[in-house]
Amino acid sequence: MSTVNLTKNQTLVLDVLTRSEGPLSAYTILDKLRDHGFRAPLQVYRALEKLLEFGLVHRLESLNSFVACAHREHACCSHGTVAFAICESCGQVSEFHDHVIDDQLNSWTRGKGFKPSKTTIEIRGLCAACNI
Amino acid sequence: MSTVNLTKNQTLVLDVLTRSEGPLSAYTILDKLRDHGFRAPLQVYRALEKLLEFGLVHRLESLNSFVACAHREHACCSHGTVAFAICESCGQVSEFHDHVIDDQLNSWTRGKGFKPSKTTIEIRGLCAACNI
DNA sequence: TGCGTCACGTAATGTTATTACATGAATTGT
DNA sequence: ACAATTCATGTAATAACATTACGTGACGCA
Repeated sequence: MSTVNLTKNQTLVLDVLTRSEGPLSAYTILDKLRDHGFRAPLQVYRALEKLLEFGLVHRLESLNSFVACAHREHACCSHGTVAFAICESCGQVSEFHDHVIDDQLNSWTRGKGFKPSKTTIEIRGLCAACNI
Repeated sequence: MSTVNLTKNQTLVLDVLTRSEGPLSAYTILDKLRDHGFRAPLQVYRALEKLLEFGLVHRLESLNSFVACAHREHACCSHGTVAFAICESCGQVSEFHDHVIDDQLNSWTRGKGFKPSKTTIEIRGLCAACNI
């Protein structure tokens, strides 16, 4: 379990994401941090860039938005690809890992000589609660 | 094998994507079609929307861009999720299917009562040719 | 002290996507 | 034949997301 020293801006952005129910766009984060002195998108994007690097935050490509990592305590993020199920009705995001999928993707990339750097798996749909 | 009647604009957009080596952004498509009378982004987005619906085109979420479906002749697109390997050096995109991954995702969603509508799988990295 | 690095601030701009409103062509039911 | 509906289209404006360029001050270190 490595702990990183976050800067002031990184801490602020991570706090906002952690407190949030669902994913937030960079501009939404910006708005929430205006009272703390944030004035430009770049301040958010710079913090996000680092937080992504540290694995404390994930980017949801299909939503152009960001979530705090749900599995920090398990250090899950480091041993495989993270997948997301995103409810299009309530916005809730479930984060999970699947080693079979990891293996399968690895075997495809190995077979092709493809060297993966980042893998995105996102399922859009309706969560159990919304799918009544 | 169902064949769809495409409108003029849809045909133009699909042709541009089919002729292209790699994925194109909506605005790049727009530029390539100015000579054919395209003047606004909406003309492209509307055509893309339909082409996506017909399964003739895929959207790459991590790139905000679009590719013609590579497996039309196999009607692959209809029986499972499509995955993409995207080379960050040369831009080449490989499209593939994997039933084990499909099964694994289906079993996760079934277990959670999540009803999937669209699933995105994108691997960013370096293709064999670029990874020397 | 001089140098490199890094977090930060600000402004401007670039890129991607949508909303709102209007028109004409094709289809359908009567 | 006619009204009603649907659908593809065109145009303008704007919203939403992201980056480039430039400058400053703090810090570690040879």
